[in-house]
Amino acid sequence: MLADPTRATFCVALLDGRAWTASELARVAGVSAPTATGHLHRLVDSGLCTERRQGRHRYVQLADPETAALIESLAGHFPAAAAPTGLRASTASAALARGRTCYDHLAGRLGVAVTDAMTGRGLIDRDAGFALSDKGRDWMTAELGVDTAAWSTGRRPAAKECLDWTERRSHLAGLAGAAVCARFLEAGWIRRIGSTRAVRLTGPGAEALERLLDLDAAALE
Amino acid sequence: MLADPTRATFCVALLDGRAWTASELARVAGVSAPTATGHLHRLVDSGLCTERRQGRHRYVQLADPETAALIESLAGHFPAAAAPTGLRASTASAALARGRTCYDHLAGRLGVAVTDAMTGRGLIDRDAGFALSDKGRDWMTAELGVDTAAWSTGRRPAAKECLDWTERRSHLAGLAGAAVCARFLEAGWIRRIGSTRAVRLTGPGAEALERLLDLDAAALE
DNA sequence: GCGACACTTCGGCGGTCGCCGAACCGTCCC
DNA sequence: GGGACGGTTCGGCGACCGCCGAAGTGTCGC
Repeated sequence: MLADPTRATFCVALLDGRAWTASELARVAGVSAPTATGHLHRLVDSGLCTERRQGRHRYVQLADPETAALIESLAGHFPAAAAPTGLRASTASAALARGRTCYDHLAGRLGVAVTDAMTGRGLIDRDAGFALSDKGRDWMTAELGVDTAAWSTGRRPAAKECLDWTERRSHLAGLAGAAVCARFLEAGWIRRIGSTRAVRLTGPGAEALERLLDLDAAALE
Repeated sequence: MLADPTRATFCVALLDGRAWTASELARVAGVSAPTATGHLHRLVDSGLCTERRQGRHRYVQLADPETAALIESLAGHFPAAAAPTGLRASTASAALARGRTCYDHLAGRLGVAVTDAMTGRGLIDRDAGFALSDKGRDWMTAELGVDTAAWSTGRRPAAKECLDWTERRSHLAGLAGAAVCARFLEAGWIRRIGSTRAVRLTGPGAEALERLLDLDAAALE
């Protein structure tokens, strides 16, 4: 199911967590519309994706964060699939390596750096697994204004480990990861590059990282 | 790569963590020896498996626990692949559902029950992720005689979440999961059924579960 | 040395599946 | 209404790939 190059391309594109139309996906994968239609049917039937009809458009997105995590971990195991060729592609992939969204949280050098800084300050506890500490929970509330009390419901974990396929190291996922990413976007600390999943750190964003996590943004290049 | 039915069968068989010979794998997958050879070459080349030549035998096993976790989570996302047909197959799958090893730790109803019991007693902290608590670390040392101090080295986490594809819930993996499974096998609390990955709880094992975790073995059927 | 055995390589067969062009159906906008 | 456009269905082409049989290589045991 995910072995087909076209479907794999679709899934990687969908990793940004947004809903794509059928023709957008057809274009990035370089296939015709009929081909894309067939693949999307299979992805939806298999439960990997959900669709939403709206007018003459068909919006498709990944079914849930678990599916996104599965695809990221697959990408981590098969780095060959992500090897780009040509100048245009390699600058795009460099941007992705610097910072990007992974479904609904931060990844790339940026995501790993934030995770490391949070670990260093005792916000994430890695000694015996991968958990948000009490201190981390307080930090989320105080510094980011996140209502962590609402997290008790539902079965999605507060903190989750996600293997970064460019850095080959772990970054923060789960509710906390999603909250950090949402807050960063909302505050204008990061901004999407074009309509891709690559993100760029803004000036205020660099200041915020320095202030909140004592993180030197220059080290992120 | 993992989409091929034959290779998928190989991988599921290899999930027990042991090394299999080429002909054993060919037999369980129902293919000829030449076919198996070709598939094994590709699995080894892709880094999913490692091989060890020994005399005229070729022993193959999964490369590492991360790979095993990846395959288990794939199995969790595509339950159709595990649907058995026929009496023989369905009794075998019932045994697997009761209890089995998942690479090097416990899975199935047994694995989930142990994990739940450990969570209930505060040995595993699930509030903010999935981590072994200090209390859990002490318990491993006192009750199982595990030297948790040696865990600080290496990058494999002490506790890790692993999605159980029969129970559709999480069970304990990572160093702690491996230690529990090893200790249970060593003490004769569980025993392998034939040469499969299914395990059976023994009489002393039921007593131990009752004593250590206040877990009623009868509830596991 | 000589069989038995585990595994490998080669060649060729066959089915599956991804792909597209052409034609069709619905929605949007003028 | 009519054109433009997104999406869909159908049919057929072509390539890829998994599969096996036959023959070959190395190892083990008598």
